[in-house]
Order: sequence, then C-alpha cells, then structure tokens
Amino acid sequence: MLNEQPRKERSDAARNRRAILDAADALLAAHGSEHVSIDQIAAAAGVGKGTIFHRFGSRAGLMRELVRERALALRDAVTEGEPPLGPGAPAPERLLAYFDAMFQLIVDNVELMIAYDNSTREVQEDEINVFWARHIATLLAETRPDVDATVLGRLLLGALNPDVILQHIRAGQTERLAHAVHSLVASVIGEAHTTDRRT
Amino acid sequence: MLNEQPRKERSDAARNRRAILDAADALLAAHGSEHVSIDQIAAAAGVGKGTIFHRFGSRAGLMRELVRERALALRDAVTEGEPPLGPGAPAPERLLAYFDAMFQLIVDNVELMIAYDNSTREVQEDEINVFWARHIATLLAETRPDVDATVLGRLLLGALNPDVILQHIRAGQTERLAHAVHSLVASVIGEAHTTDRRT
DNA sequence: GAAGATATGGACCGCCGGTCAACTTGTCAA
DNA sequence: TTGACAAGTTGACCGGCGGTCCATATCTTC
Repeated sequence: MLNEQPRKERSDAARNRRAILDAADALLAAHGSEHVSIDQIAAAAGVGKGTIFHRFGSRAGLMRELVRERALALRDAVTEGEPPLGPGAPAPERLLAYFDAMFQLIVDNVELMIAYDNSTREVQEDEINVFWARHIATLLAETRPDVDATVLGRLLLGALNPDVILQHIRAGQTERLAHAVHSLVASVIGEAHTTDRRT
Repeated sequence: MLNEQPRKERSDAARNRRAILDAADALLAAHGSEHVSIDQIAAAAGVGKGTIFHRFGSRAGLMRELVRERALALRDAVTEGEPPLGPGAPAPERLLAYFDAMFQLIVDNVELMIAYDNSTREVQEDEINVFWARHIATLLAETRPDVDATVLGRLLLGALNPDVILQHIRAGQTERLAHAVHSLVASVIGEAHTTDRRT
C-alpha cells in the first residue's frame, strides 16, 4: 500500500548501485579501509567514478550506505525480533544481548566500520546511530535510574571502537574481547556477575 | 650521570623543533585537525616543509610527539605524584582519579587527540599508550580480580573517544560527560556508587 | 678558519576525493 | 513503434595533500 520510494530508481541505476556496494564491500574486506580508493571501487564495479559520486554524494555517503545495509538486520531484530534481543525480555538482558550482537556486527565488518569512522569527522548523527543511542539509553534508564543513561550509553557504544576490535582480531583474541565487552556491560548494569577469564 | 640523548641536537634544530611543535599546536587548536596541513604548519613555524619531515618523519610522528609532550605531566603525576593520582591511595581511588585526569587531558587537547588518532591506523602502540594500558590493567586487576583486567582496561581507555568528547564539548555538556565517565569507571570498579545527574 | 657532520627548504611526485559538461540510455505517452 | 525528455553515466580534470630529494646553508669541533 505505501510505496517504498517517492521516485522509483531506473533499472540500470539499481544494478550499478548494487555493483558499487558489493565491490566496495569486497575491496574493503580484502585490503583494509586505508588502501581502497574510490577509483579502485569504480573499476572493480565496472562503472565510472562519477557514477559513485552521483549516487552516494561522497566517500562518506557510500560508507554510510554500506553500514546501513549491514545494520538493518540487527535493527529489525531489536525492534521486532525474539527476546532477549527483541522486546519482551527484561531490560538488563536486552542490553547484554544488544551489546553482544553489536560487537559481533562490528567484528564481522571491522574494515568497513573503520572506513566509516574515518570517512567523516564529527561523530555520525546518522539515522542508525541515533537509533542505537536511543535504544541503549532507554534500556539503561530502566535498569539504572540513578545514572545519566543517555551519556553513559554513548560512552558504552563508543567503547566498541573498531580499531581496538581489529587489533584484538589480529591478535587472535576476539573471544577474549567479546567476554570483556560483556563484562563491561554487566558491570554497568550492576549485576553481581562473575565472568570467566581467558588467557 | 646517564645522558639524555645518545647524540645531542644542534642548537638551530632545537629551536626549529620547538617552533614547529608550537605552531602545530596552535593551528590544531584554532582550526581543527582536519583543516591543518603540514604546509600550513611549516609556514606558521617559519620553516621549510622538508624540515618537519626530517625532524618527525611523518605527520603521525609529529602528532605523536605533541601528544607525548602533553601526556608527560600526567604520567609523572601517576608515577611519582601525590595520591590519589600517584602511589599510595587504594587502587579504586587511583583508577577514578586517573580517568578523571585523563578525561581532562583529552578535553584540554581534543583537536590534537583527534589529529593523533586520525594520523595513523592501527591503534597506537606508543610508549605512552602502553604505559596507560599497564597502569589501568594493574590497578583494575587489584580491584576486580574476577575480570580480564588487561582487555577491560583497554575498553575503558577506548571509551574516552576524542570524537565523542568533542561532540559533548560543542554541545556545552563537558561536565555532564565527565560525570558519566566517572560513573562508568565507578560501575566497573563495582562501587555501590550513586552519581548525581545533570540535564 | 677549515672540514665535515647536520640541518634546511621548496620544487617536485603520485595519489586522492570530488567536479562537470558532454554524452548515452531507460522510460513512457502518444 | 517511436520519439522526446528525464535520468544516469563517464573520465578528463582540478586543487590540495603527505612525502621525497638533493643542492645549499649552517652549526660545531679541532
């Protein structure tokens, strides 16, 4: 009933859009955010460089779109999925589940996330980031009414720094970091929680 | 008895070194990390661009040196200063004091810290960062033997993201953020701590 | 004051993100 | 089927960046 777009996209444009996103994603994962230029993406996607800018406006715009795509599944799981990620579970459990999932999302797309962060200064006030911030703040406020949930939530989200995460992935300590993230959130929630350690 | 440098620095070189560091710092603070090029720094310092690279190797090297200078005072306060920052106070208090001070250090040099972060990929394994990491890990291990202090410490340090901090400074919410940082650390320490909120 | 180590400067390089105007292609009403 | 217009495409081009290089200048030492 409600149409997806105010204007529909031309068929060739849609094809190129996908080709660009796929090429960018592959190159990023393969060579690291620092070593991928727009020209390379254009060449890999089989389009002209101008097309990318016409479609996404800037490097930052392209990265934003890639991140958005990757984040959609998690957002849906959070808004309408099963507990503990989705509605229904108690706030502390939802928070833990969210951070575990968000951590995994970043792990699975580290290079992309780094590219995203580096593509523009000024912390992104994207639709998606605003959503994360509100989600965390809401749950946290419910769990810990004594703290400034909004700002503390931003700090927690910021603690999932892609650079730090990449560093641990490279060192083969992804699991160990996942545990630390979990226990960080657990600490903030205030659980009398004992986390097993790994060496 | 032990000499500071293996080779001494020529007098003109020392003068230029200072001029470069001062100019860089001033420009960074004035215009923001994104809008300061090496050419501009060279011009402001009254030296040739080649001199900067001869002295510091790269943009990253220059930024690292600036950060090092700014961090020295805090490092000294931590190793040999008065409690609660220096030795003598109980670990939890030292941790809180450290994070408060580190937060302030970043606030006072936000643009520099952003420039530093952006100047090189791969989280910096600088002398200074290694020091922070060990300091935090040691104190945290003492306070919370049940968690992975090394990795959790890195997460906490990473939570002091300069971009997030700048955002709050711009919004006039520096104090509020300081409180949140404090309560984050307090939570991890496990204090039954009540923090007052601000709007 | 001479010699040699050290420091200097700025033209030059390759590369990057981004622009633009000429051109091609898909769409759809007639 | 067609034709015309909106939409999309392209790659040469631009300004600016970090970084290199070496002829030249300067400090230090004996």
